[in-house]
Amino acid sequence: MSADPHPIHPRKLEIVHAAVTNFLEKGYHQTGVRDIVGQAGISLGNLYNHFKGKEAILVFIAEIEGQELSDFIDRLSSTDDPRATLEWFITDYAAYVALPENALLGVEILTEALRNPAIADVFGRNRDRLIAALTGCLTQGGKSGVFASQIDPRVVACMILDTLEGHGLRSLSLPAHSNLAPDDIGSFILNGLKP
Amino acid sequence: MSADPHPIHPRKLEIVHAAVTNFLEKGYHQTGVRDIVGQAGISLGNLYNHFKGKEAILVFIAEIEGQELSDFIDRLSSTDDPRATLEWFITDYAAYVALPENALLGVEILTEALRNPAIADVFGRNRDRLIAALTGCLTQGGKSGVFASQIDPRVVACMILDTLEGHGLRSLSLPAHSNLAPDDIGSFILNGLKP
DNA sequence: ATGTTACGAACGAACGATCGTTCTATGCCT
DNA sequence: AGGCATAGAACGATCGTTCGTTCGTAACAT
Repeated sequence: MSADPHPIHPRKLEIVHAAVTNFLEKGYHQTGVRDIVGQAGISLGNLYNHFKGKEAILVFIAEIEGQELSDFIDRLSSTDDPRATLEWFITDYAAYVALPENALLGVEILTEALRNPAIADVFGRNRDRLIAALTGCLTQGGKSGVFASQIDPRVVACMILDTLEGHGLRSLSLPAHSNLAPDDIGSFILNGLKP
Repeated sequence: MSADPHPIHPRKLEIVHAAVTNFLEKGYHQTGVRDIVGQAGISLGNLYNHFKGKEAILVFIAEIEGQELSDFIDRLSSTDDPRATLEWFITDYAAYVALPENALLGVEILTEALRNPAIADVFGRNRDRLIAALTGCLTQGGKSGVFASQIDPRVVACMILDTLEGHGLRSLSLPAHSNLAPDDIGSFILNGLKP
């Protein structure tokens, strides 16, 4: 994964950047390809030299988002202190999904994934990886008695993600309330996991 | 609120029903007014005799959704047993938001509210009412010592809604996992609220 | 009863704008 | 010459909305 046989054309990244900017501002379906090429400073036809079509741009973005999850997944997977790792994850992942850019892009990809198989494929794969990693951390903590083990770890993992991502989503509508609960979320969840 | 001075024209409801059907299937922006009038079995021009435009239809739907929340809000507001009321709310509201139609329509309205002031207005008002009612129930339970009172009730209320609504949203992508946790959610939250 | 006026409901053609995509021509580098 | 990257005109389709018109019926005057 280190030596990429097909280095990405710089123009392709410019297109992606312009697309992201527009998707954040107007949403995916409200953004026209002319908006993207205008922002990227390239011609209409040239876009199709780098992407098969509009949808392919969003797929590409979703794949990049998946790569960003790898940092979280890696640290969740290799831990010898589940409790500390979980605390770290809740804090950092909550901050990650509360960034407006991430929250907006995330919901944009999620809603598109509901009806677009190509997007659903990438989106589902990324989410499964994260759930699996978090479930592993919880299982490990359950076995060693750090967490309550009466509830299915996978269900707990889903609920934790729901809470964190839901908070990020809500902070978009009510920005004033996003700062109020930096680690209240963490203490609430950890309290619920007490043995 | 009982005697409506302007009874709703039956045709208007047919349009709304057709619109909902299409919005659920394709999404708001992917649905054309021709799709709606086609499904409703009326002409293109006639739609504009009942609605100012496409956006007005979604606003109308959002208002209906708000009315459906009133049942929850009423029961949350008038309770003498916060613990039992909260249990009921978690169970029933989780079931409500997990219905695909509600979850899909909800996310459709939410995402539109992010950029459309008219929708954001209705959506925000509804959400505020629900948060306020749930916060009231939690506050009442905190004062009487039923719930832990070290965390701001409003923050807890937001987190509960995030979790429940997030679960409903996730069940759209992973329908298999929606049945697994009928009251795991409740026990998880209630455990987190133990004094 | 009969003619007339008024009005909302319904229709579908038409409008201008924009959509995503394709096509052809041009410049540039090797 | 050959092969890309680029540009922008052009295409057919669809978008939300507006338009002038017709139809049916209720209200009123005679």
